[in-house]
Amino acid sequence: MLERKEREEKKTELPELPGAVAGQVVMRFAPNPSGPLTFGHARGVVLHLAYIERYKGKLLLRYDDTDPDIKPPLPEAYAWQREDLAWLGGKPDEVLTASDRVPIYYEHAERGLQQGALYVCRCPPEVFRDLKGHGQACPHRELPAAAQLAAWRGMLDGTTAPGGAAVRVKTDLQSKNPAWREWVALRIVENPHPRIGSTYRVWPVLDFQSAIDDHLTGVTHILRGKDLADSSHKQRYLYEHFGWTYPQVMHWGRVKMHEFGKFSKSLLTEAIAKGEFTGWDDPRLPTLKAMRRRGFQPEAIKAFWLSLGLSERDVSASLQTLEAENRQRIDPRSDRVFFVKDPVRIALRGAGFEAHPPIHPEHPARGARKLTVTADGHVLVPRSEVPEQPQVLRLKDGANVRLSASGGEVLGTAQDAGGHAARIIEWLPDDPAQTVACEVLTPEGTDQGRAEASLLAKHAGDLVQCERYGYCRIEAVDPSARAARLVFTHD
RNA sequence: GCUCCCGUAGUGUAGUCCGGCCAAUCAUGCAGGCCUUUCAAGCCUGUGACUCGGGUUCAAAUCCCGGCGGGAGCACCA
Repeated sequence: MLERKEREEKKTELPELPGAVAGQVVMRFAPNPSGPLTFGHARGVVLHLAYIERYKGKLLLRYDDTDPDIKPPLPEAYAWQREDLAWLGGKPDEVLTASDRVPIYYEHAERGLQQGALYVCRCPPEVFRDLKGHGQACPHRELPAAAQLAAWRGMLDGTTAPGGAAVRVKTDLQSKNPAWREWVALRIVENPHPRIGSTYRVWPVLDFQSAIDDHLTGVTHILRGKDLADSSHKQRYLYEHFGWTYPQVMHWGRVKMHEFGKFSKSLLTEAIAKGEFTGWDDPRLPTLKAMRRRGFQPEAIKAFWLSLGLSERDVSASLQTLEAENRQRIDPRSDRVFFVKDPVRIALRGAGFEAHPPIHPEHPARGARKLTVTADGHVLVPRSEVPEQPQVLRLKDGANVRLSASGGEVLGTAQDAGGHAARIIEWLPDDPAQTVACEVLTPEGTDQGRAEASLLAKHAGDLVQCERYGYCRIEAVDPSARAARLVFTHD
């Protein structure tokens, strides 16, 4: 009873890390630098940061870039990923790059071959697969150390062709899960590594490299996706061979965002190269670069992932939840502004009027904007709001008008007309002095229109709410051209 | 097919380890109301769930067995 009470008092979103001792936790965030970090990566980052903070632990950033062939790293991505990590508040205590540590992996490979933990397998893949399926050893498995080391040298010096040999880890051939049996530790890859070129022709696979680095850097807890769950089982064999203790591991389940389609890194790289996207920060992409550009706040992303917690359950989440978190955080600092998308010019008969919309309805002290329409003047309204038959509408904060595509008539200022009788629409005076050209990049395309001249006082990076349209981040303002470019955040 | 993991409202999530305080938490969504010269904000109300079947027990979301459903892995990828 008492125990339960204590637990409730210190209740947090995330489960405790098993065996974690404050001040002695070491974790690593280990992406493959094949592109910038994505929203999905952010889950790992956020969870690591939360635990590091809770246990006053140490965080390593480790680039697991040991595949120059199928998932080659992108040289620029190393810096991008650091920036993305920093944006989320991550300050790694140490940064490691696997491709700089190849000699270390070689040493361990040799030690393993020497002690009979590893062996050089020269079976063709199909043959080996068959043997493995039947739980049988390959002919090279029990060869003496001298033969193993000779074969290993053949891999290193170019005698053996790519695919001709691979170093395998001795596991339990009878292991009930075939996936864990006799896995490959190092193989020959002749493609030059995008970062360090052709220095090496033998590369460790992730499970080998990562296992060794985790041990050498004293990692105590590993957090990773469920897709890597088998890695833990495989790597344990290696740890046993070397007499090491395996870190604690926790996994998170698969996440599918309703709104995001299938984005694989390799497909994206290709699509960007072909110009289907403007770049890695194209607002349509689920990269942190793109989200940052759109005005998503790191705190919102953290809150989102923290709310999903660390669970192995597979979930299908909605971006709406993230947007709600973000809205809460950006609304107070988003000054209001009128943006008329796809404007139609309408002549108004009748008296002129002035509007004084507040800069922020919840913060009257910030003041108001001012829009003026002269008698028998013209206004711009969004094409989509223009009724076919004349209809009474309220130009927000301005005046009630009876309006259709052919023209309108001022019925009186909005101040005169109380209640909710008329539908409210956004608008602008048709006056170059009071407006600017404005384009908004959205995930669906680019919206063209005009916006209030008050935008000219803003700067790149500022957030605004285009009333009745949505929140946007200002990307560029050009006072001399009287133009602005925004990126749509969300509504 | 084999192996492993996971099933609480529309979507997430707390509770499950240590059965009773759970006719089940919170958020989001949706609906309604209030406020309001935007609403996407704020305030209020409502909505809606323990995958199924057995078993153990005085008592099961919680423990056991089985079914069903979902996911992942089974690469000389990460």
